[in-house]
Amino acid sequence: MAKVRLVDVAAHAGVSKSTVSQYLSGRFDYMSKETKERVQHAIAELNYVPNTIARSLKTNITKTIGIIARDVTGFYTSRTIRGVDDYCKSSDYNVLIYNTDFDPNKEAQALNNLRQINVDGIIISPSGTNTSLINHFVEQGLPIVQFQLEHDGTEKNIILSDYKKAAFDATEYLIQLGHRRICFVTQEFSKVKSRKDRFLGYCAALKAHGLQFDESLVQYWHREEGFISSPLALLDQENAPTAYFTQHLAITSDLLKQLNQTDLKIGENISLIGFEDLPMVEFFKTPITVIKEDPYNIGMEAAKSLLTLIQDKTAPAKKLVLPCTLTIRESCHKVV
Amino acid sequence: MAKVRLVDVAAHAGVSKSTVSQYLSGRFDYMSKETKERVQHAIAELNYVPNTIARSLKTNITKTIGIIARDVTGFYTSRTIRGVDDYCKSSDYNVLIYNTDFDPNKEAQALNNLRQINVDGIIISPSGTNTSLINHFVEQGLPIVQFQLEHDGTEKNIILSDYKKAAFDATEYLIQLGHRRICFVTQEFSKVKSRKDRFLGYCAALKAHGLQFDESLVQYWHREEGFISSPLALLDQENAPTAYFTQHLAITSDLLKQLNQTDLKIGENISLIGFEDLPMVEFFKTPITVIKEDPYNIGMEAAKSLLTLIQDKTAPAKKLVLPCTLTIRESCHKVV
DNA sequence: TCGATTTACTAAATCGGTTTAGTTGCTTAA
DNA sequence: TTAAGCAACTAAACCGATTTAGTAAATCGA
Repeated sequence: MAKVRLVDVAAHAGVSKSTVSQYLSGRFDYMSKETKERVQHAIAELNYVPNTIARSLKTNITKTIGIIARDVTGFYTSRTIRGVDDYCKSSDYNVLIYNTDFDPNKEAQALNNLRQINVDGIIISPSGTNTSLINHFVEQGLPIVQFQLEHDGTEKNIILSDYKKAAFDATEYLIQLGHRRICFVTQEFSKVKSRKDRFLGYCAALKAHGLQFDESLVQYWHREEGFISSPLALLDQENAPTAYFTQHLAITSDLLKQLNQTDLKIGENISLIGFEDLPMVEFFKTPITVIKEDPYNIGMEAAKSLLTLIQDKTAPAKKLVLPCTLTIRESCHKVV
Repeated sequence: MAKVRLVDVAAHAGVSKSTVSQYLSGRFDYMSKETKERVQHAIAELNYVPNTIARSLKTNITKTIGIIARDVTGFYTSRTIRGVDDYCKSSDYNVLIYNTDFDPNKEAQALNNLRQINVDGIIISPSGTNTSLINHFVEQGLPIVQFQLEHDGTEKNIILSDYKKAAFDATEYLIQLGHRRICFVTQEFSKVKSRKDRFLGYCAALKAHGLQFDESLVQYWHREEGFISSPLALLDQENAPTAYFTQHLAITSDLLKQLNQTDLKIGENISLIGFEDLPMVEFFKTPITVIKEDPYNIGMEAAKSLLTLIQDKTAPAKKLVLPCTLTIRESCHKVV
């Protein structure tokens, strides 16, 4: 049983290819009711399914977008992807995934591949290393929207959480519990606006409550190397911190492991507050208080922005900043 | 700057389209070294990128596969997808994702869409409701490999874990700890071989250790409705179970919630062993002992099978059963 | 030395649609 | 009466590759 093509439908209905094509794209402007029905029947009888590839060749539209992110396996990433996918499927778009593991080479590869196969647009959580490649594609007319990580650069389509406000809220929450020495545990952030914003929020909250910023309370963590120096070492010093504010799920998790090896009791004699929600946190020894983003919604909005951009490539760049919520659980204690 | 096409390369190199095409597909059989270099240069100078769509139209190969699974967001599914994706990317295939949420309609929709856009193959965790559609596609020559859930039916390409053995091991482990009354908490399994196998493993272990099977110790859970009757109710009866063996992460999680509302201490006066690993389990109040599958590897193997099948459509159906591992943590106590 | 191969290439058909520029036969308005 | 207008189509070019069949020149074997 050979595949049924458009010509077959045309022949069966006794009309030309053009007419069938018009029918398929819903252009009934100058089509008699009778012809319309004949085509309709022919399609049904022959069980005709249009060949998407042939269509794409001519129209240069693939109805496919790509999403480039760290790792599907992650709590945040998987939810973003789900949001993107749900929105896309509802608009008849397909989504291709690319995992980068934060590797700039994989990221560049992903970008190039996606362009080569002519996706209609790309959603990306950018590492910051391929900015010029991204800009290049954008200039060439390939719609791209970014999310999660903002890097210094020109105006662009991007969906973010309100990191500054969130960090402010978390810090203020701790201060109101009586904490005066709050350790800010972060990745190197000088070039990443999204991380810097968190730091600024932290500083702003300190200032708003008349607290002095202390450089030594900023501790660094690195994706491959872990903590540059153990944040727990601070506890042995004078003026030890009473709370840790971790800026990333991986950091929270790493610090939790370390804390679990001490006699400290989280939520009793040491506080911990994290960025990003944790899976299964309800079953934790101590459920962790966190700043929750809404990755699903971020995905949804990213997809929405992208599809809008695809429809109208001249639309102005749009930056969307979504609120976070402070979800209080049991990991922060009162200090007197 | 208009897009560079194959003809442009041909003109620039002073050869025919055919020659450039040959060059691209690495068929140098009858090509002079000089011509080869000229084409090479032309491609480099013009920065030529082949149009994948045009190629697909002619070859009917898209270098794209689809994966249909419950929900990217899930622990198991996301890891399987990652495995599939890693393998596919290493062979230059793209992967499209479809979430079904176990909805047979979404599943059918996904299958039809993927076929319409001419993917080279499909990997699916089947609900069991669209068996005939799947078989229909397979008969038409579309390679499909399944995973995770086996349903009764004909021989097919499928990757599974050794559920029977795994359930046997878990049950035996409990028996060796002194448990005699083990509650088996499961979804309805009469039509799902993968679930039935677990039950058979449970029964086999009981028998091997001379224990009587007790119908009342089989408790049911339903994806939408939760527990049909609370498994905890058994504890008030005579001959109460001393351990629960849950057959699914969602069941484990639901039961954990219930147990957390009682005075029972898991791992001290009640035991719990689950199927599927849990994220962040190391931070649990009581880390749960589980049967671990290897979803990443299952994805890898599924992709491997699929690509093999794509290469040679006449290859015989292959069923692969991978071992599970019993990962002992702290949720099972000794009974005396 | 001459027909048969082999080498190195190319012309043209093809994949299955979309789209532009017509064509044809009727109505209308002046 | 006739040019203009319109409804209802269609012919043919086009999208950008792959692939088959074929050609011309060089090489080979006897």
